Amino acid sequence: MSALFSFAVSAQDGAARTGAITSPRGVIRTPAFMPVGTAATVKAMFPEDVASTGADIILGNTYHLMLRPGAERVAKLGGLHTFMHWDKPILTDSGGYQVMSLAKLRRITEEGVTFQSHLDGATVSLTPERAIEVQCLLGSDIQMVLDECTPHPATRDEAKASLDLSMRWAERSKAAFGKMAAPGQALFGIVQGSVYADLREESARALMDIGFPGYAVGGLAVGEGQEAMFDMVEVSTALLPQDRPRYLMGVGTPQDMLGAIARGIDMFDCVMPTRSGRHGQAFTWGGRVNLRNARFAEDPSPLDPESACPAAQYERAYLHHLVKSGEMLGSMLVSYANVQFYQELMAHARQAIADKTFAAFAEDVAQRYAGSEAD
RNA sequence: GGGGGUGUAGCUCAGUUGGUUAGAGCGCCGGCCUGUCACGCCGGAGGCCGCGGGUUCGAGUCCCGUCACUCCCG
Repeated sequence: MSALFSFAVSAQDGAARTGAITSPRGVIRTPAFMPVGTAATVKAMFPEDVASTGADIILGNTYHLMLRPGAERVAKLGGLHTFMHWDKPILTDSGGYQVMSLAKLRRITEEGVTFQSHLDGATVSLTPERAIEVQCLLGSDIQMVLDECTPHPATRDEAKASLDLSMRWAERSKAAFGKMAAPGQALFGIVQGSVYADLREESARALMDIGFPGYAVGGLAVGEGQEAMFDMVEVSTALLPQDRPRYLMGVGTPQDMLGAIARGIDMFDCVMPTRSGRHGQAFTWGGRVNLRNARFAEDPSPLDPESACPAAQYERAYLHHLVKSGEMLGSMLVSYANVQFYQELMAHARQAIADKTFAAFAEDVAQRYAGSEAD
């Protein structure tokens, strides 16, 4: 790790750790939740509101931004941070998730992936080298190697072949990064291996041989179930170096994240708070609240009195009305409240780890989220 | 007063030459959403087919009457 990019653990409680990643654009407190801003926007939120929730870093997406507005154009306009009015760190996904989610629109070879653009059908090529080039053009602080997010279910043979390809791409990604990256930027490797513990270990070792300043665990929360996911996280973090941040990609629910933190994960990203927010489902300190439900039609109580978020102080009846009416403000307010809840959850987790009370905290949240929903 | 049109789900409407348990969109009720093809997806409830007669093996479909709404002419 360069001096400009570093990670330090300040306290540990069991396998759970809290600490900070230091990068030129700012400090990232861990465990960290990174709101997803795929298309240069955390959907339905003002950048300043995203910052006010306590988010230290957000995500962007190589594939989507490469297609529109185009990496070269973003670079010409000053880079992604300037473009989207976010001056703190940005992590960019490589497009590896789209290899899975847009499976019908792509062809995969040793060289890379060829997508048929979901926007206009144009043929676009994404190789490990191009993925790094795009991320450098965007000015991403933490970049991800191009990988294949292995779909679930996968046979052992399929998982093995997929993993091998991802490891070869990881090596090429690092080589390209070495030529193009700016000082202080970092590149993370991604552990694959589906639900096979030995493949996860093999993948982690392969990545450690290549050497990265941070390691992600990918290809999870794709249908394998929480128990299998936790098992895979555990075998991965057991091997990954203690002094490097570990990032569980695409996860998750509050319970998923706390369970992963307990197994040594430091970073998360997930569309859940924003997507569910747009669809009227709120995450609160009292549990999940589906604001579309009729029982909130005349409920004058605030969405979440325990939250410090301005949006969480709005009456449930009003939010119910906005959501049912399809009003944009409904999406905006619930997304805001959700992202804030996720940040508060991380803040509490960090404190609990420092206090060595993490297990009790996780149990408390689990109970709040145990039933179906909050009253 | 005369002539025409329309009455089918909460709303707006489809319903072939009469033929299985009458459909759609929206609305309503509920569920889902995990490195965002996503202000999305899935499911459910809900109809004396205006009313009364008739023809027919069988009527939302045909006939008669009647009521309501609506248009045109006096």
